[in-house]
Amino acid sequence: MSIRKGRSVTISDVAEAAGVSRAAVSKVIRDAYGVSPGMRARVQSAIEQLGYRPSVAARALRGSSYRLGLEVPHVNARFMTQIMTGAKQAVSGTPYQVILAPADGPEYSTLESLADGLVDGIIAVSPLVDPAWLEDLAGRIPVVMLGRHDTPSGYDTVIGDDRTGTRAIMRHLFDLGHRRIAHLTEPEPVTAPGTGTPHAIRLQVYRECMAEAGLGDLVQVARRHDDSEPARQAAAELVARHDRPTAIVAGHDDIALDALAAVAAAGLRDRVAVVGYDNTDLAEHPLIDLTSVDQQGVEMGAEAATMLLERLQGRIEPRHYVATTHLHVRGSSVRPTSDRAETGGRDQLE
Amino acid sequence: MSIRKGRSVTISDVAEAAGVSRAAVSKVIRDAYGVSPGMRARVQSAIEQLGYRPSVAARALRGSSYRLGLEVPHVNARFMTQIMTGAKQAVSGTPYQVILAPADGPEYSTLESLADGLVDGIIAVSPLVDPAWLEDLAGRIPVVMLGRHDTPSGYDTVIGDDRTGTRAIMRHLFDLGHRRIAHLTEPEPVTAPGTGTPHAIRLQVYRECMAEAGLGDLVQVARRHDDSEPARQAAAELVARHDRPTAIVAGHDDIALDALAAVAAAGLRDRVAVVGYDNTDLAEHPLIDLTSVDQQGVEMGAEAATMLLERLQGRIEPRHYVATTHLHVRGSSVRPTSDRAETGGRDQLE
DNA sequence: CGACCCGTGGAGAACGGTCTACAGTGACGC
DNA sequence: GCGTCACTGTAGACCGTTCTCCACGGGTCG
Repeated sequence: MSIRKGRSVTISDVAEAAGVSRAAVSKVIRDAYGVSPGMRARVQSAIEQLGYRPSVAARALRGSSYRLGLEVPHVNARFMTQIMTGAKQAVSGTPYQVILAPADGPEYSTLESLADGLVDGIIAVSPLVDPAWLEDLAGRIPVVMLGRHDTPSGYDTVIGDDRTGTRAIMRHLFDLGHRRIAHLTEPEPVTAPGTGTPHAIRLQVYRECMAEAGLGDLVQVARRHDDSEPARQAAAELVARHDRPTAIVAGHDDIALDALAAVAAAGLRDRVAVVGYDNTDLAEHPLIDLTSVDQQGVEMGAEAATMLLERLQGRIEPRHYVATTHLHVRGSSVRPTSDRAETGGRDQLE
Repeated sequence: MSIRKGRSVTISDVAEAAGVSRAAVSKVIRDAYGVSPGMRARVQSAIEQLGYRPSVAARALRGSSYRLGLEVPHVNARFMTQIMTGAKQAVSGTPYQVILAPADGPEYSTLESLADGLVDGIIAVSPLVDPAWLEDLAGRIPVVMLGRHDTPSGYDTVIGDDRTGTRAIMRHLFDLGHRRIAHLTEPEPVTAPGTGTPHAIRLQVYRECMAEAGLGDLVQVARRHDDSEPARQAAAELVARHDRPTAIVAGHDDIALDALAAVAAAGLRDRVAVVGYDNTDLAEHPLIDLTSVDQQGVEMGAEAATMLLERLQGRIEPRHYVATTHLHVRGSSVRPTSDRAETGGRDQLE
């Protein structure tokens, strides 16, 4: 039923076909007040017949595009899959849709390009952008930020309980008998104290727990060298040290995968424990079998989208949601080898 | 430098501030002909000062949004990461940006909602949508399809060389001595003969190779039960059979991961070979160590985006790009166990 | 000195919707 | 018979750009 090729059918075409005004058609498609059943039927059938679809651009210009934007730092961050899944769930049944904009570089420009009228609201995972800048952005368009531990006034936040999650990991490792526990995390900027990023908190809590256990001098922090490189190299250096840790707490599952790779490559799979964060789908794979903290990524995504929808309905006062965490213990939680004299075989105690 | 909160700064604001007309400002930002250096400078400084950013919606309504849409069937398909990476590379340096729209359900509506004026062009991975419908879509907006082996006239295609890739896998397995080789793939609709999907081709070539090797009666095809469920269950059933295959050719790496999981869960890691397709980043992980066919996903994404840009420049005649394949042999390519006498009732012939 | 041209800037009509204000109509009550 | 009212439908401005003319001014040339 398509009309002249190359030109799409507009609301005027429909109006003409149905013998009514453009405004009338608009009312019908918006399901607005003041439409008689007769007109509705005629318009609907014209719409059907012409295959009319409202232009998002025109709608956006006038008011809303019915699109929500999800900005994530990297295409391949596995955690974002959970967020996206949750967000899509939350908007299903509403006229809204979620589109994804991976930054893979400068986050400011990605966020701005989203805010430039493409979407009605933004969900973003951008730990490092300036709070003041965000408040400004939030003044122009509703914003929900994921993983920011500040309590801003202009936008909403959704975070996991990083303190509790990290403490659960540390307690678990202590219980297994680990003492020499290293932390493998993101590059410096993302983990600097005071930034309030999840990774900064996890690092800080790691330090706290070590100190509380009287292990302050065993603290070892390793980082991904480069923001775009995997953490495999850093992990390899960690396990090659003479004071090799018996356990590695990774900043998140992707890093944990790299740690596992390095550990496995060194033949230390059953001598060095690895723990991740996010409980991504791969963690439960039998070959990976990674202990990890579930911070309800899907719920976080759903909650973020819901908050955004509320803001689009007119809510002004900020909300801050904290997801609960749950530690999933799996095979990567090996016990520490009790001494160094054993020959390279299977030798953890138990 | 932000102006009155809540209202964003428009081209008129800039024009007023610079003491020129809106048209003049438009010329400056589009770098169009007919601007004196003096005016350019004044306008630029006004833009700077006001923090002006052109509205995408208004631009889109008028002509182009400078956004390209990438539609993928599932959020979590690991192959799409490669595509996205390539596409982003290709548009970097141009004024275009790539946004992602995961379908996770009805592809028609996802595609249409992209076509509704949000983007200037579409790259899509939608093996099953009707060719005629696509031609129609392509009449309204430039389209590049990934993984469609048809040769349409209205849109471009980018595919991998599925025949060669699959033959390489089969030869590799035959060379290792495998005879009882099963194929684990997507649900029926995606692999039905004649659909021309990559998975249909891979299945067909699998059958051909088996037949050519005189092993037609050992053909075993297993499928994911449900479109949204992982293939783990199907894989588990496959390895539980009394005529268990010695090698599993998976439709792609995600399925191969499930196959590996089932094989590992059954304690058959070194007795059943698994081969994937796409050579996703996980394949080279030491704990996964999956033999897989690299079909240059990044190049495919880059090529698709480049084609789209060409179309936006005015190209009409269709292009069809075929990416080369390369088999990466890794540890999952175990040899078949040579006898049935081993403990635990392994009893496949030969 | 008038015709012409080129370089520069502006006026105003699109683009495709939404939304406010208002007009027409028939029913109803007094 | 007339004012009121609820209900439908329309006219037209508006959103923020782009783009096609057109006007203006000054230099060149015949």
